[in-house]
Amino acid sequence: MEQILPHLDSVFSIDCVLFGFDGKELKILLIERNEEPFKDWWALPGNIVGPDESLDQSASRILYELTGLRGIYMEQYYAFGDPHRHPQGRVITLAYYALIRLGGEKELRPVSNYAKRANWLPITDLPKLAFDHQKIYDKGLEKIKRRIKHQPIAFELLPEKFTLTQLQHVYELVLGKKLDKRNFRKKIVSFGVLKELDEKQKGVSYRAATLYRFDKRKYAKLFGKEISF
Amino acid sequence: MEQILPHLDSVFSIDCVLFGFDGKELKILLIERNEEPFKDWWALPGNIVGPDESLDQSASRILYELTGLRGIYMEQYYAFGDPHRHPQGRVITLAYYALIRLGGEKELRPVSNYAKRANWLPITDLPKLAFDHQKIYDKGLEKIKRRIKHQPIAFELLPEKFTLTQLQHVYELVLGKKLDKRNFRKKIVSFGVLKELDEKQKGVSYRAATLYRFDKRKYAKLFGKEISF
DNA sequence: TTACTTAGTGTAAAAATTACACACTATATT
DNA sequence: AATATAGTGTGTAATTTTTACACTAAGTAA
Repeated sequence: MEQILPHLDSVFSIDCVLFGFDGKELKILLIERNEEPFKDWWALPGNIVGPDESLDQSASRILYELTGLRGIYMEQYYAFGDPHRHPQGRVITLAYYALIRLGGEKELRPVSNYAKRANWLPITDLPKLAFDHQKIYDKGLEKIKRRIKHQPIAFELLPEKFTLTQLQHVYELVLGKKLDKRNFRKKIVSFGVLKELDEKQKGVSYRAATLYRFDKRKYAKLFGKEISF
Repeated sequence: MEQILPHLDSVFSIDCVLFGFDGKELKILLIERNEEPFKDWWALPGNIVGPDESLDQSASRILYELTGLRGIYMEQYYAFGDPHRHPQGRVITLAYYALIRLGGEKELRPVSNYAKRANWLPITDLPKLAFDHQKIYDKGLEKIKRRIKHQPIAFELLPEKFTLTQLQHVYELVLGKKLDKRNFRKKIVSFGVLKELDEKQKGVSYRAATLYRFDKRKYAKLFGKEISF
């Protein structure tokens, strides 16, 4: 393709805020940088958008390269473009978030050499972040707080089968407040997007809870209508 | 500033969906292109982000250059980056919307030579748009529909002093449905962000309605709480 | 068998939403 | 002066939604 458009020395990248839930805490994926600037600092994983990929494709590729994960619900939420956000030149970055269930089983795939390591860190105790990544993270958290109230994204943080208590726990962590158990159940069930299974929770040393599954078909019908917490 | 980052032949632009309200209809500002590609087509006004301006600054500049307007509520809402969205090269564009009161008094400032003319066209009867601008517009409309339910942005479309009927009219146009007059008034007044004035509407050939003003102070207090239609 | 821990359930009060119709006021017309 | 016209402005009852609140049931571990 011939390039006849005006030219700017700008770079366009994508940064990902990957929220993970391990059953107890909300965490985000950070990498420890191996290169200047901000060598040895923690940063959001991100990369440059390739010339022939769409933004969503690029975000998926980046997520895959960083975690080995595919098929994750991801959405762009804000573009950051302060001319001085990167000390070495103009970098406009588009932020995506993803919600991920953290299972003990999955190891993080080794990340390219610009990172020393990658780690899931609890959001309650984050280190100082490189560049303007704190701002990007803050806006991301704000975004999912807003979104979890209106769209069924909480399920992405949970295993396929989950208990209502686990689901409530996710809502409480994201929204940052306690919810009433009975009212929560009443409401979430009334949306009609949960399918009650014949199975029970296993391996707990107390009464086992009923397992549920998110019913995508029912949700598709509901789509457009707003839910609200 | 030294440029030592990797380089991509990509262009980063901003396109604006300017919604205007003239008291009767919702309109958007379109320009008729004077250059290939899509010569003679209608398109959203947009421009390339300058090297030393932030994204918001750039959007404000572009809005100003196209309309002469300043101090307008604008917000970015989505980045469009399909690799083939522009036939001549990779152009990633960030979409902004603005809400503008159209008064008979203001003429559109002449637009740079890439446009033959600019015009406010009613959204109920839009022509085919250049590039992927239909998609950008669609997403913008969707966005303000969602937002007008939760934030007091409708005021931006109205003159400083307005009647409740005018305000209701804006809501009905944006949401695309009729609202009950009594319930609308009950609700909008209950938010407490309107200030009733001692003035009445003038120049109408029927009973004049009371004028109201949007009270920014009261709104600031309310901020964070969601309102809902 | 007992102690422990979480699951699971109902109801009444309060608040919010909805549906609905007519008299009032200002102007224009005759 | 009387009348037509066009939009303003207002209340209530029924329904739905939200909130606050506490105990019994079930399973496990000792």
